[in-house]
Amino acid sequence: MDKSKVKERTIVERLTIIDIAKLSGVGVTTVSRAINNHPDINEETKAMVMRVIKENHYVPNNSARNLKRSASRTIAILIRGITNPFFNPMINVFEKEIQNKKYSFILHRVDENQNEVEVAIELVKEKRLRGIVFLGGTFSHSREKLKQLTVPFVLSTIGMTELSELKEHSYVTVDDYMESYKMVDYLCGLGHKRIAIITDPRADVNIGKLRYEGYKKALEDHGIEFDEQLVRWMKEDVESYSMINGYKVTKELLDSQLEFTAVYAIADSLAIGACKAIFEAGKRVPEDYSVAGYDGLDMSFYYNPSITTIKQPVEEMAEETIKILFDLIHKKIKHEHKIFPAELLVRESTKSLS
Amino acid sequence: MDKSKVKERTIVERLTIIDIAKLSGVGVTTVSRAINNHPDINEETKAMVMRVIKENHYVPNNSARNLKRSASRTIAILIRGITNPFFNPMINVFEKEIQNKKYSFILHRVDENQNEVEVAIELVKEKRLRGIVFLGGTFSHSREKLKQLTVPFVLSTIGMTELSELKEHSYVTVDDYMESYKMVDYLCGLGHKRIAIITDPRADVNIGKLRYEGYKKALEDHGIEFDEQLVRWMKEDVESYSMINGYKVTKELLDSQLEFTAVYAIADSLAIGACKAIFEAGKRVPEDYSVAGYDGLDMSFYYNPSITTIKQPVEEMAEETIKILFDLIHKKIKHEHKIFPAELLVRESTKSLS
DNA sequence: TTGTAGGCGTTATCAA
DNA sequence: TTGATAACGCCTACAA
Repeated sequence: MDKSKVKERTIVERLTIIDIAKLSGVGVTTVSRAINNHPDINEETKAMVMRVIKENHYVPNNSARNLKRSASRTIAILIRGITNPFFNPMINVFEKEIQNKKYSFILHRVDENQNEVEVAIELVKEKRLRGIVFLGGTFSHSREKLKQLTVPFVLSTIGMTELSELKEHSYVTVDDYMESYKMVDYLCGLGHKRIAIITDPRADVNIGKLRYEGYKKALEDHGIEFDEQLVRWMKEDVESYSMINGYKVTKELLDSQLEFTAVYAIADSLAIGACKAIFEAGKRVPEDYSVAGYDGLDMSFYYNPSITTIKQPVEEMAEETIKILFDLIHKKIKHEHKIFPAELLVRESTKSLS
Repeated sequence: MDKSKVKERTIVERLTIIDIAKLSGVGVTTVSRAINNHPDINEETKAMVMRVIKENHYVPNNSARNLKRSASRTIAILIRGITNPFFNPMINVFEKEIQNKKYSFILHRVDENQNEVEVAIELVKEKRLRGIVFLGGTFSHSREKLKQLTVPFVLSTIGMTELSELKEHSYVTVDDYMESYKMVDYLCGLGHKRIAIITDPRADVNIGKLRYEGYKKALEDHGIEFDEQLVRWMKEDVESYSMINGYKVTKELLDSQLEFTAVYAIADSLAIGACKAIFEAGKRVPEDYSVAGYDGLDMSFYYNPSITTIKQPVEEMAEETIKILFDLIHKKIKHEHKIFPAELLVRESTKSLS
């Protein structure tokens, strides 16, 4: 037995299962059994091995494990824009639900210049994933790639424009077009005729586009003339969907001296920024301007005035996402589409003009 | 050449480097060279191999790569409570700074019942990390384990109580005791004598404890008697540091009919919840109650009224964290401690009693 | 109940 | 410039 070898490796902190086997005078299989709670191992041997492991601070190498394993019990949640508070309650639900199934999960950030599907494919190989949830994001150029994904996945809270293209996949979302229509319809019903919108300039980001289309349709149905000048695009050089973006855009809108009585922001964060700009101009919400948001973030409730918004049932959507994913994993279904109704929450930030 | 074997594997999407080698009629080494941009490979061969890779949608297995590689160029950021908005601006800085150094980074969530240091040790082995940033968190029971970490790391925005124990490690933080003192001192200066505090009940969470101690000291220095009844603990059955927690606690405080003129919440999110509770009780901020927060979240600026708070210089702290980390990696330093000054931002939510 | 040996998919060494 | 082959650290038939 090459004890000196063991000693040396201990020092550089690169213990392997072989070292532990030698140190405890058993074979590697036995060590492996101890680590992985295999049934056919003597309890005493196991205890002894575990003690040696503890004493020497041995930590198994996950890369080696993943390489060898054919399938793990882990799910990946891919999120682009992981700092978006909209996802926070969903993440909590995912955690709970996935633990319930005795699976573990990893939260994986996808940054702006990555393709979420490519990231997913890589992750599947690396971690032997059993399932994937794509949170948010756009799939405009990924349909081809989606086919290469060999594990079940669910697209959660994605834009509906893609849906026709994604028939053969599973998704959970709301009807952004209709819900947005609902909000603008409500504002029109309050007597507002000059309704500014703050929306997303990126044409490929379908959620923004859908909400924008809903706005236009509602105006049309109320016989209100569409005014291009009242369409305000988020600034591309500022973080999108941020409060500061809504703030800056609204400041410009106010400075423009354009006449309007309401601002509809396609996200609560933007709406809050809009309120701030209005306050700074010495005006009030809703007395001088009504402000409406979208998403139903916690913040929209706590804000003063509380923000009229479209509340997406995020918790239920997250639960359904996991339910579908596991149904896919267990081959109970081929795919499933779920479109949740959202709720118009009328709060303090909007008022009737009459 | 076992072409049928290759074909079969293609179908099940489990191509390996060997398959690609066979498909392109070269050796695995050559394929590896192509993938990893090695210099000593014929450009044409490389192009050809890459084409085969593209055509067959081959994706290298990261577990195998990590297993074989001795060191990568990646940094891990470990965050407990990844949904905490306080970290958001820091994450953006980390991303930028790490990319500048031509490193990549992974954001790793640590959940409540995990030990961040154990997670780190595992990750180092799995990913051959070059460095680690611990964001937030508590290190009360991990000092022993910290010694087993074989790569450089920086503790960022941690509580100072641990600092004496962490002399031999690097950290970046603010002096929570002093900054908290500053805020309460300011409130006292405004004439407030009955100042309620909303703080953290978990004694081991040192940040809460430090801010609480600063509160007590400031009262004492102003000759104000400490009143246990004005100390309000976050509810343990509600998400900590959440708006709803501040809301519920403040509601109870108001219901208690205790007399007080100011609420100092040890986090902005709690302060916002407190404001909401006050509004719902038909009272105003700051006319009826002054409210102060801590952290300097974006939200504290956008809220109405804007919240008086202690602003931590999060961006600079994040930059410094990375700077120190790379200095450690390049062995320029042994360790470094940096305590940043925070700033008392006097805004609309607090008023003088005189 | 325990141990030996082969293979998971790469990269690195060395020789050609 | 290329290719065969030995690790990397673990798990798991299969044998004992």
